[in-house]
Amino acid sequence: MRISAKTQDRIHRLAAERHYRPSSVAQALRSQRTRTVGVVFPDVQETFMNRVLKGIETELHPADYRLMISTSYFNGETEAKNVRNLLDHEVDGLLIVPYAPFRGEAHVFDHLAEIVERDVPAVAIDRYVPGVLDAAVVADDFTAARRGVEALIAGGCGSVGYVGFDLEITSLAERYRGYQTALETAELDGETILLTERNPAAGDLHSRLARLSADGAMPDGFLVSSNGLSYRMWRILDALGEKRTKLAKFGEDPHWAETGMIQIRQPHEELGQRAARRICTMIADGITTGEREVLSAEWASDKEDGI
Amino acid sequence: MRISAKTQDRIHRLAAERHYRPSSVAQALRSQRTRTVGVVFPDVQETFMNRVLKGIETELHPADYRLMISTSYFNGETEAKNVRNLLDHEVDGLLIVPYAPFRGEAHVFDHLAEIVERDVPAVAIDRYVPGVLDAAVVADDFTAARRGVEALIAGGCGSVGYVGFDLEITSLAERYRGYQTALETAELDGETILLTERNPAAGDLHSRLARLSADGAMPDGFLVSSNGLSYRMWRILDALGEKRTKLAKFGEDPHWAETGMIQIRQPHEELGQRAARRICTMIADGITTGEREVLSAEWASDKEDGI
DNA sequence: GTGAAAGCGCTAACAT
DNA sequence: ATGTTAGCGCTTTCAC
Repeated sequence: MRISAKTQDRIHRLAAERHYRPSSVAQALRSQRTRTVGVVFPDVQETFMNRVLKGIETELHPADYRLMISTSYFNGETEAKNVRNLLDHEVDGLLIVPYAPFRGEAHVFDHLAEIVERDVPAVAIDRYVPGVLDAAVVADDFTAARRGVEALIAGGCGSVGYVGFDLEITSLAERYRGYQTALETAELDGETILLTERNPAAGDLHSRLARLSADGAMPDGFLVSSNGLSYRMWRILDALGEKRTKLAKFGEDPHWAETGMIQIRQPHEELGQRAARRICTMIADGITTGEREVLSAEWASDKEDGI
Repeated sequence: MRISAKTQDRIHRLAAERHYRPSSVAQALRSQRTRTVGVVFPDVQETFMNRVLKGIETELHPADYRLMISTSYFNGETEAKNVRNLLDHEVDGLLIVPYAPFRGEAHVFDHLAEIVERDVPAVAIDRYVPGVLDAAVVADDFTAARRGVEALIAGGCGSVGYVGFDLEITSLAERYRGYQTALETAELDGETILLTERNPAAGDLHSRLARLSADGAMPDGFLVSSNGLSYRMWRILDALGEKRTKLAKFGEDPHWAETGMIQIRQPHEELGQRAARRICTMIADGITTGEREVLSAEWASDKEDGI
């Protein structure tokens, strides 16, 4: 540095006076780096996504990355459009909670393949797409589900059912596997209810439960694979007069509406943070592929009251 | 067009083959337009913000604008940082739900002034900052509050209290004004409880209500200025054994946890849409200032059961 | 150690 | 009607 302190000062003052700001667009063009990370969620509204987002923000803002968020609203085409849009915006990296189709539903992930093709670093969150998006940060859904079922059993359940959406999604598969393992280990009977639609009105949850109730075959407890679904279960069981059926669910009640279900908490915020950290190093190192990273979940054993 | 169809076709095919994509960064540098709109929220988690966001998305995506979202988490400094960050990213326009300080709290909005200074089109949503950010799309909080109180009175309340945060925010001021007007018109007594902290644990809501209860001075009903607060009220009244006190609140219960409060619905999604539409025309016309636009709110008169 | 120049990918204005 | 060029604001390289 041979520029006199005086000159430096003068320049700085002038810059400040005229409100000089380096143009990030020009920087981006020159450096081929936009310092922008794209984020794709199925829905920002779900508390789960919210926490993930918070984790991402806390990690990425200090690292001077901007976020470009878009929502697919559980629609494959919208997700594809959003991803392409983000890629066209030349984001440096992509964080994505991939949309999950129902089992057997037509589903393309050309847009995910395109991410890889275009050599854009990407990290999947909460679930992964085998062979396409393996770099991922996920929760230990297997163990969490297993512990949830164990808690139900410890609470006195002699039979435990499973209720979930029939989605082609790795995290749900793991949960179901955890459920089955717990059941086999305890040598108990089960009852699996898989919903083939997201629509709360349609679907046969109510009729299936009604039949179980009528037949006197209602399990003592259920593991419910997602939070929203747990409230449907809760209401239906209440309506059927099955007040003794216990529920364990993935997700948490708001403090002002405790249902008494066993709650399996997952490290949502940490999921976001870890994914964000990964994407940073991937961008820095020019790496576009990576391993799966599994974070362990918590399960609340202090609230085993059933519904 | 004198280019032969054959040539056009060849060029297009070649472009597709080599995966040619026009660089939006270069386009931005050249055209001085990033086709990006910045969005600043206090918190994405609140259903209110979520709906607004959805409205913004449905309007802005088809118009080929990208969104750059950031969250201030009810922190003035974070908001300022986010806004500056967005401005530095050369967003074409800014949509902002301004952070609201508690009355008397030190508060700067240099960053909002800076938006105006830098001639960036901006629209405030749900509330406005008089003299600084007047271009805004807000709900008719005055009438909504008034109707809410009227519904309580129609439900048999001979006295109606008001509970809200003591925030310096135009929408809350309007709600309080609506409450007062309804009260004066009906020539009824009231009781105002203004909370000076966001923290649920602290604050004197519980003690104030307990005193009213002990003195036998509990109003027959309350207008609660925000959704989160309504659940605190609900729980406290329940704990105090004040089961007959009716509540009207801004916000909605989730379908699986109906509390029976009178719910004042606001046109959140439309708020977002209108603001998005405004920002589009402002960008197109190079306009950076505008009027306030007031959308009327709905109030649910079909659920007047009290708590 | 400092200053000049080239060029990132595009588009608008300009010659042909 | 088509082809060429300058330049958006920055950074990196290369002379000095």
